[in-house]
Parts: sequence; C-alpha cells; structure tokens
Amino acid sequence: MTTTRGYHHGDLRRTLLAAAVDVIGESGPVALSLRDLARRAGVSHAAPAHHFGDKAGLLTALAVEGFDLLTDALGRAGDDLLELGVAYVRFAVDHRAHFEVMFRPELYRADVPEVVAARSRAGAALRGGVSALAAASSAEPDRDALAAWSIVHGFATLWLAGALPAGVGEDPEAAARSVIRRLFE
Amino acid sequence: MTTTRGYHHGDLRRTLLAAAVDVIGESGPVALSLRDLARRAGVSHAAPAHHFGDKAGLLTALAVEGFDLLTDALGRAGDDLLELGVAYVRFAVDHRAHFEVMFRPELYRADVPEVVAARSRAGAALRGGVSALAAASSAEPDRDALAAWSIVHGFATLWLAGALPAGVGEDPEAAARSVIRRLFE
DNA sequence: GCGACATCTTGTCAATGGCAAGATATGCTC
DNA sequence: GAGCATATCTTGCCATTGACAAGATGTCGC
Repeated sequence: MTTTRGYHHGDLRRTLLAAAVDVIGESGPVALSLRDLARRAGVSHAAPAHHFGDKAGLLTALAVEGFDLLTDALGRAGDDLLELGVAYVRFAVDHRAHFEVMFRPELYRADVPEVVAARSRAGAALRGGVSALAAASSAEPDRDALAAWSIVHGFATLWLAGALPAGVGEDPEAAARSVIRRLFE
Repeated sequence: MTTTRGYHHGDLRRTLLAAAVDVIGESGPVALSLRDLARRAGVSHAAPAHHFGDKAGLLTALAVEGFDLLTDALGRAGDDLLELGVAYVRFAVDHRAHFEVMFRPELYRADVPEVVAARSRAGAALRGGVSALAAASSAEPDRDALAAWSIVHGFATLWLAGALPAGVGEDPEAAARSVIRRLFE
C-alpha cells in the first residue's frame, strides 16, 4: 500500500494505477489490459502481476483508492446536505474511473478487509452528513438518507452514461444542485 | 431482428441472447464470452459471429431488447408516478442483465438507429408518465422529471451493486416505494 | 561485502475475439 | 422436382490477453 521508492522503475505501482485510471476513464473497465498498462509504463508484460497479482487485484487497489478519495471529497463538503450531494456528483465526474469500478463489485475483490474498511469510511462520511440534517427534519432519517444517496448516485450514473438529454446542459454540478434541491421542497 | 425459423439450430439468435442474459446476470458483462455462449448452445465457436458480427453486436441487440422490455414495463405501470418508479426498479431487478448493458454505452454501439429508436421509445414512456403529474404540481417539470428518474435509477443501481446496507431489507419493490414517496412529501 | 529480499524479465500455455474459407441446409424459381 | 442463390454453420487460423513458472537484476540490512 505504501509507495516505496528507488527500485528499478521508481514507482511502478502508482504509475500502473494512474495508467489504469486513464484507460478506464476513456474506454471503461472492459478495455483494461494489464499488458497494455505494462507497455505504457515501459516495463515487461509480467511486471504488474508482482504488484497486484492479477487484474482483479489492480481493480481492488483502484476501488480502495476511490473510496478514500470519496471520503476526502465528502469531508471537504462540510455538513450542508446540498453541498454533500454536489460533492458526491463532482467526485463521480472528476474520478469517473474510480467511481465506475467502486460500484461494480464483480470486477474486484469487494470482500477483502481493505475494501470493506475504505467503503465503511466513505459510508460514514456520507451517512454522517445526511443524518445531521435529516434527523432534525424528518421522522424517517434512514429513508431520507437512502433517498438522498439514490438521487445523487442516479444522477451521477446517468450523467456518466451519457443518458441525459441535451436540455440538462453542460455543467453537471449546476444540474445536480438543481435536482438535489427538489428534495428540500 | 425477426426470428426466422427452421435452420440448422432452430433459433440460434434467440438462444444466444438468452444464454448471454444468464451469464451477464450471474457474472456481469465482463465475463461474457462468445465462445462460451456457442458451447452452451451446442454450436461451433464462430456461429455467433454470423448473427451478431462481434461481441459489441450481440450486446447491441441485448440493449435494444432491454429498452423495448423497459418500454413495455413502464407502459403497464399506467400513469401513476409512484407506480411508474416502482416499475422502473422492478424492471432493473428482474432484467438485471439488460439493465446493466443498456446504461453502459461503451459496451455496445449506442448510435445505431435501432438503439436510438428503442431508447427514444423508452424515454417517451418514462417522460410521458412523469410529465402528466409533474406538470400539474410543479413550476419546473423538467427538473422534477430528472429528479424522479435519478432517484429510481440510483436506487436500482445501488441495489444491483449490493451497495445498500442490510437495513433496507430484502424486498426492492417495497424499499423503492418508500424512497420514491419521499419525492411527494 | 554478503546474503535475503523485493522487483522486474523472459518464456510458456490455455482461452478468447475475430477473420477467411469452405461445407451444409433452406428456399425460391422455373 | 431440379438447380441455383442464399442463409446458416463449421473448420482452421492468427494476434492478443491473463496467468503462471523460473530466472535475472537491483536494493537494503547487517
């Protein structure tokens, strides 16, 4: 997990993860090839195996990184529920590759302790912000939290899939803000 | 598109699509192998190519079928917005393979006319039902329609990903109904 | 400097997608 | 019903990939 330095390549592990983010962001996880990543990094075709074992291992590392990035992003959004939702959507758009992998557990080993812990941290960041407001204004905080998560996750997913009509505009953050506000009216 | 009958296999095209639904439903689109489908159907490894060209062609046919199934499901739900949303979630759960492919355009050829037409039909079924109610109760029907679509799509996606906590329960339809009702309060 | 270890390379194999060419059955025309 | 065009399917092939095994190379502790 820690990035030791000074080997042959320098920091192959991080280089491979960064290249994987590029490839997945452009063409999706299906297009990911360990040999292609190795070529991009200028190493032999078997080098990635040492760091990640296999393709699922690489995607597992990517998922952990993604949940940690999401935790950070949500933490920076503060306690305002609207801004928390906007931050969720912004994370999905800015870290498309991570987001797409995180919520596709068949691509990686979602049951390893590191993933479980990272997902739990992200869940706490999300649920904590939601419950602060929801508990004060509703008789069903769990239901409200699930509704909030669903609406931001759905919007982000539809946006990334290119499924939304042109009328929504070019700015995902503004559109998300408008949609989320619907929950408070 | 029409299923002609009476050849060697009988109805290979439909058999292959059905097998693909099984595989994707169990292991996701990444695990799909044309040769595996051919083995399941008892034909040679190159037989699928004649019907679908390549893997993207098969998934394109699956996406078209999915949008048509969704159109039917939404049509059967009537004009009630709550039931429309529940039908959307039920479709996603009952036709997991179709749903997962439909909203992953990098897996197939989303720009071919058949896909565009099928998606358009599904969009009309969704938007028509939403606008009937939204227009009467809101000053921003487009925003409301997007919010409704986002919340049901997000709930369905999170449910399929296994991301929801155990407290949500075992019945997706009941949980969805509860969440969607949040939009009307 | 020396040994233990992490890192990376080379070599190999089975599986897959995709293409080309040929075999077989179906249906249409007369 | 015979012959031919066509749809359907098979066999054969090649490049790419994931995964594994074994070896080479660099790094670090002592």
